[in-house]
Amino acid sequence: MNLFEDLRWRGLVAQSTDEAALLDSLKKPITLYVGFDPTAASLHVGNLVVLLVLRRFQLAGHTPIALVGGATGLVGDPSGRNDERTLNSSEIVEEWVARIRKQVSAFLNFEDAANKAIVVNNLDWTSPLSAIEFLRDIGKHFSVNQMLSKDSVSSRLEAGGISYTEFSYQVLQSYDFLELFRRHDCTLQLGGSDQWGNIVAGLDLIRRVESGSGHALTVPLLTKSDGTKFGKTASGSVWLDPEMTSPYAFFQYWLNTDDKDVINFLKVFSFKSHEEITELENAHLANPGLREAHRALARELTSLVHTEEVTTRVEAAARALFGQGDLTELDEATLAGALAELPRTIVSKNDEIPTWVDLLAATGVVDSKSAARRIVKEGGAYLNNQKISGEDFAPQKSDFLCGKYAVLRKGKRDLAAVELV
RNA sequence: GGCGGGUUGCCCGAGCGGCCAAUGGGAGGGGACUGUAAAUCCCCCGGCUCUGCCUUCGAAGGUUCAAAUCCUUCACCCGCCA
Repeated sequence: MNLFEDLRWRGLVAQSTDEAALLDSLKKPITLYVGFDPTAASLHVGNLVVLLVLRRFQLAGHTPIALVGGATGLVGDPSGRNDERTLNSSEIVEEWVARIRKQVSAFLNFEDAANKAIVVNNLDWTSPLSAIEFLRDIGKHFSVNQMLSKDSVSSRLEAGGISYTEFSYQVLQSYDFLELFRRHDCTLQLGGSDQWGNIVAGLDLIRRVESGSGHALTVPLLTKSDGTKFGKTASGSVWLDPEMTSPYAFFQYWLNTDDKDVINFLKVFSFKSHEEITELENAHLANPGLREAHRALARELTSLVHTEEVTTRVEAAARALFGQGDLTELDEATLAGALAELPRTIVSKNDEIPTWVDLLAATGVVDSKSAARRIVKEGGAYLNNQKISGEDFAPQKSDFLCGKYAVLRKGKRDLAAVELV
């Protein structure tokens, strides 16, 4: 099975330019690119979809370029939004570029001489350009009529307007494609399905300026069976940066995947073979309670993003904490290791131990003391896996395991650690 | 530029002087059932020093014993006319 068939099987093809021609061009190694705009300090699991497709192309022998949008990130992509973005300062964008550049690099191979990955920043060719050059050399090739007809623009015109800044975004992205075509003979741009318009605009520019041709391939927006957004939890996005989403939380996110989505997610994110995925599917159907497919998904993704060593650690932590409630029987080393993966609050031995409600609020498992009281009253608060439903409960030193650790839990799986120091 | 309509809690959306922390839905949270899943059922869902108090209904002032509700100004949005 070739690369394209594999992508099809995984449900990773939304739209492409002339498929026959694209397939034909893929017979030889090509150079392709994906752009990531620095809209935050880290990429999130949603970005992973396209990033991993780029990786699949590299594994198939093609040369991947990851473009970090130091320039486009300063302008703001209107695609898929119904309101204007707030501009970030150039210092912030610059910092984000550095972080994302590093992050992206971890997923690509820079060793193999044949199709070594390349990382670029579009600020490199955009910033030397003067406004006049930009307007004369690039702007001249764009028809405002066509620009207005793009989904990203027309929907915004209806929904309250668009600034000239964001309106120009497609021109910048088109110019990126042209530059990469010139510099690296890059003939394919990959992107989320919302990028179709921007990518095709780039192809047009290449045709006009260089009489060249290239291709566009978009990846569908990943949806969940329950209709909620993929990659979001109640507390926000699931980030790749371990400082922003702990590896433990990252692992848990995948482990808690809806049964109805798990096989689909394996196809999208996993590099397992079709056979292995089919096997997992059968195992899952035979005994969903074991969650073998979930575990495989969580393990592979956590390993990919945070290394195998970390995965082993967080999985061990989860096993200890979600055990049969006999936390008291864990030895100190195991307990300490497990708690290290959780958000923790330090309480000084010399201070009085906060009350139950205060402790819950202090760890952040609940948003406020009112919420803490509420959750206690509802019977959703646990100390060391024991339900504690008395609002005035005052934890004692003796409640701390091994004399120093307390495991707080809200509901079924929201955990936090308190350490007595 | 003129006239009219709007701006309510995370989102949608009622309320149009006191009975309003504000109906209803969604999202979210807890419990039961389970498998750290889904569906279902029950409950909760501004904050706090919690039988009470404080801060919320675009912003700032004002009228009133009392305002999300009335008045004034400002900001933004949406219609119609020019």
